[in-house]
Amino acid sequence: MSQFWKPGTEKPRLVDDEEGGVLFFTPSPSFSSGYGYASIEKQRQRLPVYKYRTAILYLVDTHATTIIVGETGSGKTTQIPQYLKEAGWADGGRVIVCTQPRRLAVQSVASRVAEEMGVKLGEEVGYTIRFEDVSNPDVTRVKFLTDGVLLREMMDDPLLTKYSVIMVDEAHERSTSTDILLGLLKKIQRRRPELRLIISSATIEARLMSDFFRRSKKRRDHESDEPGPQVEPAILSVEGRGFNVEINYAEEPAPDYVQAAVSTVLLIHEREPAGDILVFLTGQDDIDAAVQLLTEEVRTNGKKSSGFIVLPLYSGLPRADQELVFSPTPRGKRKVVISTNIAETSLTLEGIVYVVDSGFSKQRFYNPISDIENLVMVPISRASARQRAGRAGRVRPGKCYRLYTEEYFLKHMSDAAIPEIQRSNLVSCIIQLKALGIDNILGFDWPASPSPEAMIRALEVLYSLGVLDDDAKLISPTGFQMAEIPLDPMISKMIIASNQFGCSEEIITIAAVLSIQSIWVSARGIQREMDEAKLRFAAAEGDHVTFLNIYKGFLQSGKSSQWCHKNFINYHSMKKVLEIRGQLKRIAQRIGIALKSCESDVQVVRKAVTAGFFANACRLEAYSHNGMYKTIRGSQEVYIHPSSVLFRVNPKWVIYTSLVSTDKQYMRNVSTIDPSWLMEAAPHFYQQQRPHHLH
DNA sequence: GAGCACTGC
Repeated sequence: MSQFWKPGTEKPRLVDDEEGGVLFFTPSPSFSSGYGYASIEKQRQRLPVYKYRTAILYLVDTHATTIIVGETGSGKTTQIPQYLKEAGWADGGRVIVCTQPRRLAVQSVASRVAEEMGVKLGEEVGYTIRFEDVSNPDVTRVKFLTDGVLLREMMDDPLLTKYSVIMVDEAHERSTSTDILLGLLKKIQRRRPELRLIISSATIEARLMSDFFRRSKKRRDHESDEPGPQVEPAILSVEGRGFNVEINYAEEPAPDYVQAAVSTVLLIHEREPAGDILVFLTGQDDIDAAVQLLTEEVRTNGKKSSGFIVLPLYSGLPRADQELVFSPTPRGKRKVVISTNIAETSLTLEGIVYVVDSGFSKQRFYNPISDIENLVMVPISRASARQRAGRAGRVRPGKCYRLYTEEYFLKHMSDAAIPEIQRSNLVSCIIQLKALGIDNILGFDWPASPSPEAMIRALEVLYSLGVLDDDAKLISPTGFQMAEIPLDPMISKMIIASNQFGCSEEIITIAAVLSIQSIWVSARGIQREMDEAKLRFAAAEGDHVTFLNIYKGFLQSGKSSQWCHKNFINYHSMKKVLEIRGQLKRIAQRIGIALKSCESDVQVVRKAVTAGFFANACRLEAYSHNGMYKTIRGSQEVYIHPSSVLFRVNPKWVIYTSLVSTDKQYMRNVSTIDPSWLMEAAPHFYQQQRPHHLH
């Protein structure tokens, strides 16, 4: 069991043995009880960032861009916007804005700042996330947003003129919207010398950020005569408030990391003092397997391992099950949380003292040549490994057990993960840039440039959707309408087309359902019951019309959660469908789409779906006995997914709206079509085809 | 008869 390492026999190593490690500051005891009894002002002064207050204000005043390297618990996110406010950056009706990658962070940071400033949330301090605007343009002076919302705001105000200082927090996470935002902010900066940027990043990305904002396409001496702040970015490091984390490496690579993780948990439980354990694995399968192994251990090994509670954690888990991990650990027990990457950044668990790191995670990769997205298990980066280890040092000194060797960590892991934008389909991102007037996509100054293949593929798709002209310029008004809709352009095209077909009400419902994960409850082992439930709504025309039946049933039940439960439908998903549908309805009206229902004429619904997804039309192979289809344009081999209502029905002509790529390419969400609709919907796309292919 | 890392507008 202990063949991988021997905790206690190895000399402890601290996280800071590596260049740019995460956690190496021990706070004085008075810090650790959170906000305690001290006055708010005293608490603010105790935060590590406080002693840099003057330095930060000076740098922001004199530099166009300031990069803040702030470790966990430095207080940068809540304090810097307040310092800026106190220094007068919000005077004269100007606004200080701070972006976050996640909605929950926006809400919690905004409410903390409002509390510290002693104001009502939504007045002087406010926030905006999708579906929720808690701000007042007349009085809000400090505002928190998701970076996606700020990008959307640029469609109305391309230079973001309201804002005096823009702080981009957690920039090192390199989400697609953060990267696009950084590229655009750099452009805005040239037009607005009075604007100040603060980029908050972990150590690993600070140099990259600085280089990005330094390098200029214009000649530097041209700018040096101009008055204003220094163009050269400033970098300031602020220490955090984590505790020491001792790192233990495996002595040799583990052949089976699930088994190794389980053994390690048992070893910690046996030898180490109280404290909860967090295990990082890759996905639901791994996690369920580990939970089962540990549960069996408790059953067979009785007393020795009885003192722990094993809990899985991943985003697909029902909400109530997820919340179990936040319940306090009973006295004398040890909580073992087996998690995906969700616990790396999105959720913070208190009370974790031991971390077990498998060294792997799942990442999505997009192949622009085949136009297929794949979920792949890959080794994590060193930055990620440090972040995971840091989760053990939040309440007191902790330990991290890495299920890989130190040599592997040092020599084979990359510094940082590949930015999302280099692993993604770019169609949505490029139409957004085009709408903002960025026409030279290949020449856009990205923090990390996507591959030319991916950019060209995205341009081809937009061209085929009829929104780009021969000069690759956005066609007005369709292109701009499409960019207004916050969905994949193929779905947006379907919505715009529904206007002519008189079925916008139905299509907007379908669009809302397609943009959530799944409307069915996620559970294994109840497949039969679920299939039966599905049959109650199944339409011969396919999954899209089935969605309409479900939505109708949900409305007729009075939006009842019991009705959902009875029919194996996820109530939270349906509520989300209602929210998205509401937003899409407002946007549709704004861009001139009449809300109209086709009542029971479902043929026009499928025609509208075809108008957006014509590229995904497939025909059943004539001599296929296993349900093999081929896409008409690319002759790619695809199959109907077993969860589709058309599974085993195998109609001759179908169209799909999403593809999952596992051992085969499975079409998910499939409708039957008449091939003549394809020529109607996209003559330019199918005119090269020989006519007999469409019979 | 199969399978879903994680965000976000």
